[in-house]
Amino acid sequence: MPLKRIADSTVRRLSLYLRFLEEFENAGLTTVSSEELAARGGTTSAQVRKDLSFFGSFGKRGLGYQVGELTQRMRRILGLERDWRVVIIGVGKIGAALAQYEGFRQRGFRVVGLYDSDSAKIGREMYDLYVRSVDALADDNREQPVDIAVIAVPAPAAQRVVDQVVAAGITGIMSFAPIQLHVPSDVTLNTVNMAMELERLSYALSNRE
Amino acid sequence: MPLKRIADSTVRRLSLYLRFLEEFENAGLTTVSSEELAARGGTTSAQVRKDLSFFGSFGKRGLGYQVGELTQRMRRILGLERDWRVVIIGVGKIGAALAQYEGFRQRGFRVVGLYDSDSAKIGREMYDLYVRSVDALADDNREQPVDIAVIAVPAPAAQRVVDQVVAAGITGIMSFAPIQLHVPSDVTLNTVNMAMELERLSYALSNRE
DNA sequence: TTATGTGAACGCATTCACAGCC
DNA sequence: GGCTGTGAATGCGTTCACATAA
Repeated sequence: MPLKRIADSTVRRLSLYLRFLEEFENAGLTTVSSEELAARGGTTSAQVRKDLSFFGSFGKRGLGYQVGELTQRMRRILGLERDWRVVIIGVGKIGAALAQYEGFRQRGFRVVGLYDSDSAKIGREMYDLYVRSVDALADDNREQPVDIAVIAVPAPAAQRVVDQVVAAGITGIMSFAPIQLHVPSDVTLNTVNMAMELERLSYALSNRE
Repeated sequence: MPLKRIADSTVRRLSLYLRFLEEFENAGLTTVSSEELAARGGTTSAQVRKDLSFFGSFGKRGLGYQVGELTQRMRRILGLERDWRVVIIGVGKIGAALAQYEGFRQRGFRVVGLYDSDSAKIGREMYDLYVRSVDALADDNREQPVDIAVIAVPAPAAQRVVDQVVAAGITGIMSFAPIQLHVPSDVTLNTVNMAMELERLSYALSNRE
């Protein structure tokens, strides 16, 4: 849809704007200005307008934006008008927390499968799903294609699991393993590296005056 | 220590380099080149050298870097030579998962307190700690200062809790709440917004050809 | 000869400033 | 008059290319 490639930072902000818009909507507001959106997100009105301008002209000059309409537009842009079929691989502490995470379901990310390689966990029922062997992933995906695999296994196992996910034909991956993963270019990978985030905080705390 | 402000992206990469260096160290290697570090991290050798150059000249021309020495340097730069006293606020699913997270302890982030506002949870023992009321935070911090508060409460409660944390005098915050938080400028805040990361993935998946 | 360290060139995201429209 | 939309200017991180040192 957008003409040129959109910066990562822009997409992140769109996600913020969407949240603010939903709050405005719940508060019953019908109109919002770039200035108001900027104030909430700790950015500038010019930034907001520029971000939106990559996707079209959604506002009215002298007036602002229609909250309902802009909310809808943001949802469409971010690909949130559809449901995403998600499997979680690794049902340890983090995997289990994610499986129950309300934020998933709310945004249309439907957890449709749990996988693990620990035979003690395979077959167990968790949150209305049976934990299955990672080895079953390829067959399962053939029957009912999966959009996103969430990787929540220990670091040493992560690359191996990712290779299995890729081999199974799943092309969207969200990883919580604290390592750098490698995937083919037709697979989209997004990593949340908690260790890195902690160290970033540690750096910031160590270097302020 | 560094002369100019260091870019966020640089600090993130330093964190990656550290992990690779530790792997090289475990593998018994004594020397590493910027080229080798770059290959692992999916970046370029020039990038690696530039990143390091902000902090000093750690290598030998024609030779590369001493693994042991560079590892030590990275640790010092990232502030990982000391221990950090961490409290986790909100012992729901995510908080509980974090409390047990090995990556914390491994890097010197010692969880020294658990807090919640749910009276059903206060007083309960979890992982060798007693869950305490958030209201006790200020007193507790006076007795034994805390470096970092990890916020793992639901979004609607997050800003209120952060205000309490700030009022208690804690100046390092790591938040997992999926909202934009506001803190005074003398408080360092780092947010991991899972909802945003999911939407970023959704965007990427929706817009590939 | 090999690989670092770094000023200079480049490219891209943010900010500015104002024309355009309500 | 008020606020959007957007080229132009700016600032900043990345890449280049080479002088420098082992």
